[in-house]
Amino acid sequence: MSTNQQDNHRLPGPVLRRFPRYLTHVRELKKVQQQWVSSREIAETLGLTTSTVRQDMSHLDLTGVSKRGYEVNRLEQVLGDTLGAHTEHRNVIIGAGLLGRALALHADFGEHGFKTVAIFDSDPKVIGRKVGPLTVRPMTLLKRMVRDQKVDIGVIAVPAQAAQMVSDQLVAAGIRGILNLAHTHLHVPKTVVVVEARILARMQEIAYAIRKRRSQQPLTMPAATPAASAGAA
Amino acid sequence: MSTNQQDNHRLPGPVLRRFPRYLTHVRELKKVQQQWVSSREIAETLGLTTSTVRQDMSHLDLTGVSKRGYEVNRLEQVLGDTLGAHTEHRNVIIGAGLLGRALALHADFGEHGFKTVAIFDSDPKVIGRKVGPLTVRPMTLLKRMVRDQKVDIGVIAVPAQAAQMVSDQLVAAGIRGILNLAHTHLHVPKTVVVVEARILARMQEIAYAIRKRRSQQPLTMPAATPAASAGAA
DNA sequence: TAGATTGTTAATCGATTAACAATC
DNA sequence: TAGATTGTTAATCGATTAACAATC
Repeated sequence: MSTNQQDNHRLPGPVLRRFPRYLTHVRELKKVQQQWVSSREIAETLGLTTSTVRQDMSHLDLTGVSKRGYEVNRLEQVLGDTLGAHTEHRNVIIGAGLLGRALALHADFGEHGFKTVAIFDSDPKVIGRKVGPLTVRPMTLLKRMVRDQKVDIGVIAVPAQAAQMVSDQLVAAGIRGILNLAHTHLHVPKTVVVVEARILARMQEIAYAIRKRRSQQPLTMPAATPAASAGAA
Repeated sequence: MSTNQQDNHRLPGPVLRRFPRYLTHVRELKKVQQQWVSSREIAETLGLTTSTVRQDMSHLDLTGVSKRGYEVNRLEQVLGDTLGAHTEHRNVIIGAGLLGRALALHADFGEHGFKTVAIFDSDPKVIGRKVGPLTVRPMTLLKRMVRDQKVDIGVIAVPAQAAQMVSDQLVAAGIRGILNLAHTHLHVPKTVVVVEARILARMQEIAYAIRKRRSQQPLTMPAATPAASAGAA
């Protein structure tokens, strides 16, 4: 009996957040019919160390083979199991603006086990419109839909000032998880999982990083060799 | 002379990723005309410890006051400075689908120093259409635009299979930072900052968390008190 | 076989939390 | 004043990296 796997201990956050990246890469390898992949190859592709990759793998019900690495098919299987790609997770989207509709039609969601069963809006002008195979519903139907359709996840795609109210309605309807795309922090009971998408925060990270780099621009020429800049006066 | 601030040392990643949350909260306080905020109040709102908040503040050019906390206006100022909210960062969006258009019209961007100066698409049927004040441009104009308009950041809102090609074009055009909303890992020279939005990965985190909770559901009744469940047979 | 690669232990590194003197 | 709160140091915790025997 090995020490690893047995989805019993909760995965460390950093590990869980690397798994989707592994899964993306592994699916690409599968498409190209590659059979085996080594920790070195994964590490190089994703900018990690081989140690990190092997440590992460040790959380999965999987064993690698010396000289070959991990079997691509098996890896896709266990990562997909962990990330719910092989279980249907039913979700609703609140907000039928551009963002809400983009998510409703987002092909990647379907390929990873997420099924959008309804989309809602509070604006009477929008209610009744078609979004792919769905029809925009009024908020009054939210609670019933979540219950009858066994919805797990609510995706909030409304303006920040409406997000907390929508969140409260989702919680009241018995939702288990919320993806928040609004730019605000949500308060929910601790029985409900909330993950914030924080797209603006990602932009702010970039803004910080590029200003940092500009200000640390060495005074030597761009093409300076390490030796040259090390020896600069 | 205090040990903190002087934007010289690069901020630790976890600190930088909490700053946008602080800024959001502080702007809400400002709206409500609150003058001072304590580490305890921030910690409680955002689910952190007071130690973490004070450690984070020590990276900013700011001093708190005993018994009162931090001045809301000053805090908004220094967080905004750090996150580029008071500097104009010019960006282009590649992809005029629902997602690209949603971002182009995203009000929060403008309020945080980000200005979208152009939106591009490769589809002739879409080129020429209006997106708010912008007109969708063909990809052939990308390079010129990035140079002439001094664009810092490119936002990739195209399907996964096109993302690497778009990224290469942005890099060739001299972009400094990229926000990638496509579900794929990008390879760029290390002079360019890439941040991946990974919305699907956030859904997968939720899927993992809710399945974990379901399976760890205690056998006692939902409404069981801590004492009751601790004593359960 | 020789060499590459895994799985795992131990060492290092860094982030969070606790503690507390200083201070308003 | 007494009590609340900061800023900072030290302790703890956890994640990453290094190292290496096992193995194919």
